[in-house]
Amino acid sequence: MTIDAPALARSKKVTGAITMDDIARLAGVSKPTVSRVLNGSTLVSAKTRERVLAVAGEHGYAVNRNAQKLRQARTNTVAVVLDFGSHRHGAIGDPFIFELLAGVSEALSMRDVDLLLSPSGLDSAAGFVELYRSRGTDGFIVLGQGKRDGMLRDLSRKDVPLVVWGAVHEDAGYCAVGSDNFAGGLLAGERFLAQRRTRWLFVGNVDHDEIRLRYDGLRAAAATTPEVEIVLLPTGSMTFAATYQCATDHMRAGARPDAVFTFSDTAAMAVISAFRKHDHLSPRDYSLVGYNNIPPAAHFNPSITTIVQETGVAGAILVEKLMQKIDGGRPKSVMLPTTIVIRET
Amino acid sequence: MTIDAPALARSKKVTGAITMDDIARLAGVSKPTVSRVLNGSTLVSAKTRERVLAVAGEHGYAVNRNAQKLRQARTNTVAVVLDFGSHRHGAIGDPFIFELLAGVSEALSMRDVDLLLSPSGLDSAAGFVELYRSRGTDGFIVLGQGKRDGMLRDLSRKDVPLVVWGAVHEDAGYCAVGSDNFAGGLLAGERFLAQRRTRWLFVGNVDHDEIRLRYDGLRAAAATTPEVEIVLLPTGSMTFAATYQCATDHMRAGARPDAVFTFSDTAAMAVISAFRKHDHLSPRDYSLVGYNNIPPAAHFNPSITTIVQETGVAGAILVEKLMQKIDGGRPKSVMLPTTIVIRET
DNA sequence: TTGTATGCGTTATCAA
DNA sequence: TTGATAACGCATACAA
Repeated sequence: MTIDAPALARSKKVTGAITMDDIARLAGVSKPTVSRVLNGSTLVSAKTRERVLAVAGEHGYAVNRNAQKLRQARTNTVAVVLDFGSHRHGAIGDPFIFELLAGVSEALSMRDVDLLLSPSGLDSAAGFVELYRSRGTDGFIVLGQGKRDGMLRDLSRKDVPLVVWGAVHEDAGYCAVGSDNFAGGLLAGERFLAQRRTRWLFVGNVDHDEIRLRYDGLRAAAATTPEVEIVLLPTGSMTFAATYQCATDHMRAGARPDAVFTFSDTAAMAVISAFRKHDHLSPRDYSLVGYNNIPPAAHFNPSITTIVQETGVAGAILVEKLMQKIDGGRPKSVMLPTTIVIRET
Repeated sequence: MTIDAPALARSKKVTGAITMDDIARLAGVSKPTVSRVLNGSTLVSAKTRERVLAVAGEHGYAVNRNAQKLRQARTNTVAVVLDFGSHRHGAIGDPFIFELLAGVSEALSMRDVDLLLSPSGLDSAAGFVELYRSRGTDGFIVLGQGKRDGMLRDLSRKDVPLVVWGAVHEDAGYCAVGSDNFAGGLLAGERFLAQRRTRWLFVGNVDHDEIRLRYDGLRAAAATTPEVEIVLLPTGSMTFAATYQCATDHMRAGARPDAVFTFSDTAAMAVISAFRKHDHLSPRDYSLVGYNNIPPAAHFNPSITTIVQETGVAGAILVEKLMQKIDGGRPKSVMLPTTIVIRET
């Protein structure tokens, strides 16, 4: 069979895009055969495959992914939800969440799944459902539940595949992957106890579940020793500036804690700087424990004692769990270990 | 016309998903009418609209985006390419690039355009072309050209809508948005000159176009004064650890620069820490200028003099330019101003 | 091993 | 203002 070039010219197509039909015609085979070749089916002869691939390559043909997604059950797309709002304009506290994102991105890439980043309209459960029903995504990875626990619980009841990085609750209904935040708080508390500190300060917004758990851990440690008292200092936002302001106000109010536990290393830096202005120095006057162990923490002056989360594998685990969920499984939540790195503070 | 419930039951559909057909039947109108209502067409009566919306809402109907994309010219999706590789495992130097990403995400959200993050297969120009031809995206935003200038030039010749954050070359062929890196280098150099420093050190990998321009700017400033000499210290990677190691090695080799310009604030922190171990202190023994003005830079000890890039609007501009490109325009490259913030170092 | 026929869920065109 | 009909580009069931 010869190549029927005129037929190609006669095509009624409006858009100039090359389709599978064109390739089929040019290679002298049928459309399904081209499809088979491109999908690596074994039910095709070597020479046919070669010819098709040659023609496709020559013409720079690329399968239309939208037609594919329309036809198939899976979209091979996962939506990753990030609270960008709290990360704009110098608001990026720690690069921590982005390490997580990088891990997720890499894990999805390996499976050739597309990553839809923070699509619009996801402020309510309805938005999630709509995106899912419209077949824009096979499921969701939410990075940091923050204050969204209620909404996420709603969502999990609606059969929307969902995995969350954050606090792990037994009864949440959705699969969560996260550090053992409670243990992290406990570790900080134990450090303070070992140093015989009694006037503890917790810096962080306990509306966020993960942070509340750290606070709970800290209190659990405090509970073992009667003379310890804990003051809670919530920061309006998680920005460096807001934390610095809060810490400054706290100093001005006359507070002089001898132990401080902050929700992040960046927050720790803010506190150290603010306190220094009031000649309240670490480690001389107070112990301090941060969170996340970001690289500069080790080299800040003073170097910062901090809690380490296992983020290296987190992305891969999140993706793995979501895929299980999408495949109809019921993946269990996972709690990753936390450790403490003792430094000058 | 009454609602024909049995007809719905008789439907041959395989997937349980509700389609526009179903809504049309249930609302007693035709499919195109439903489409019109959902797309806000004015060619539909108020009561019809209401009825359709009621039925659609009641059944939680969501338009299939893949069918939509298949039918329409635009996919309303933009791929954002990030060099995640250099941002894994504590490798995230500055959160800088993520501020950019946040800005882009926000700008795309406002236009209801989806953000496809770092899809796989984009290591070569062919990968970009393939994703574009397969109608997976309407265009690309590349965040940081790094060493990819050549590939990007290739790409721009193939009619792939593309906008890049990075160095702005007059002859690049692609639209670039970026800070005036040369001016940034110049500012650092002027600072050193004002302080009468003569043994300058540039820390950074000049294989990256943006960083090379800063180096060029620094050299331009140096050229005005004969006694100034510049040493180039390339860091293997952009991680904190790699920079720290390089700086340490440099000290061990006996170097004692009296002015240092680093490619990022995080790198500045690494250098300060490494130099301190050798009792080489800033500002006592050397001036230092960083880059990006990340929040902790102001509170590091010593506080870091740094170059500020205008990232606030960058995301919006990148998106705006890409949209112009997609619409067939020829957007011009933009160079954003850089300024210097003088602090202790 | 290959081809024919059909359907996936929309939107666009045209006619009514 | 609405409806019938035809694409959009692909993958699958089934037949050959």
